[in-house]
Amino acid sequence: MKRTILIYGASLAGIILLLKLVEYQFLIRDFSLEIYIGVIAIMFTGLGIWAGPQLIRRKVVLVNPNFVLNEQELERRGISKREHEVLELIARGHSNQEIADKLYVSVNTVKTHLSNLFLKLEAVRRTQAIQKAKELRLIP
Amino acid sequence: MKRTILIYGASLAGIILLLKLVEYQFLIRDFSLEIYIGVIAIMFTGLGIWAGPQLIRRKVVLVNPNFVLNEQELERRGISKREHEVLELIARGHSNQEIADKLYVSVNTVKTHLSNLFLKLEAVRRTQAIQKAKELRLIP
DNA sequence: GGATAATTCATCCTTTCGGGTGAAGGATTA
DNA sequence: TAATCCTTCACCCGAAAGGATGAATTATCC
Repeated sequence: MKRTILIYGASLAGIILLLKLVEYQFLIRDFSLEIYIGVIAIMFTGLGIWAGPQLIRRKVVLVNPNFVLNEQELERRGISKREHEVLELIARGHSNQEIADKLYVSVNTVKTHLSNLFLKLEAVRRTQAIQKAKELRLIP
Repeated sequence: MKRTILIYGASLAGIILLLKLVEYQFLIRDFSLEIYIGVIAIMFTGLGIWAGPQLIRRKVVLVNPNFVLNEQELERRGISKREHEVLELIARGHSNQEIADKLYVSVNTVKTHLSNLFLKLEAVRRTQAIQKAKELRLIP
């Protein structure tokens, strides 16, 4: 961030200095002001293209903003709201006990939901269920 | 893509036209050429910042549809090749036994690799390790 | 050639998961 | 009201996963 701003500032100063040096010598006289403007425009467009992502980024892709829930698939497989909830939590790496605590239900309940999920997702392990659910866009 | 180029071109033309119109009236005379240049620089920097991602994004998504391995992070955490291999397989939903069969080693070996992975990834469960590894871009 | 790291395997033990089954209470709908 | 689905919970059992160590065999690097 800081480095980007510094580089941008330095480039800006450098370019302006450079242009100043040749300003009256060549461009204005030999060519026209339009070309002078054009050069500046192109240079700063490039600088903007370079600096933009540097400044805007930083938002690491932790959450996929492009995720769209595949509701058709949810219905097709008859996955209930609660089951879907549990599915998301196992995908985040929680244990059954943690999920139970988080949802204020007993571990047995979580296990029941999971058993049903495994059937509906044709999985035999939670990791498999997660993998499949991601493929089917049921979870991010 | 096309739209971006069109918008960029139109903006460029518009700005140049605008500047041309007031060129000799005010800026050059009343102020100085430096301010004129500064305005152009800022405008085209902004244009570049806007146009850059538009032009680059699709390319990135196409050329680099999914995944770039974060090798720095791998090294930083001292994750070995074999461990990385095991990591990928658990992420695909395989059991320890399946991984052992696939890699032609014993289950104990797989478990050892996993134990080391959990340490290196600061995880206590395989699902947690998967989740973390995905965040760190160690696996797709 | 010796130090270091990686890979392999084992044993013992605990915890977690998953399968199977049954069942109760609530909401919805035919 | 009966039928159905969802949610909740329980118990038992076996399988899988995970923790803690120790150790042997290769690779690799200096």
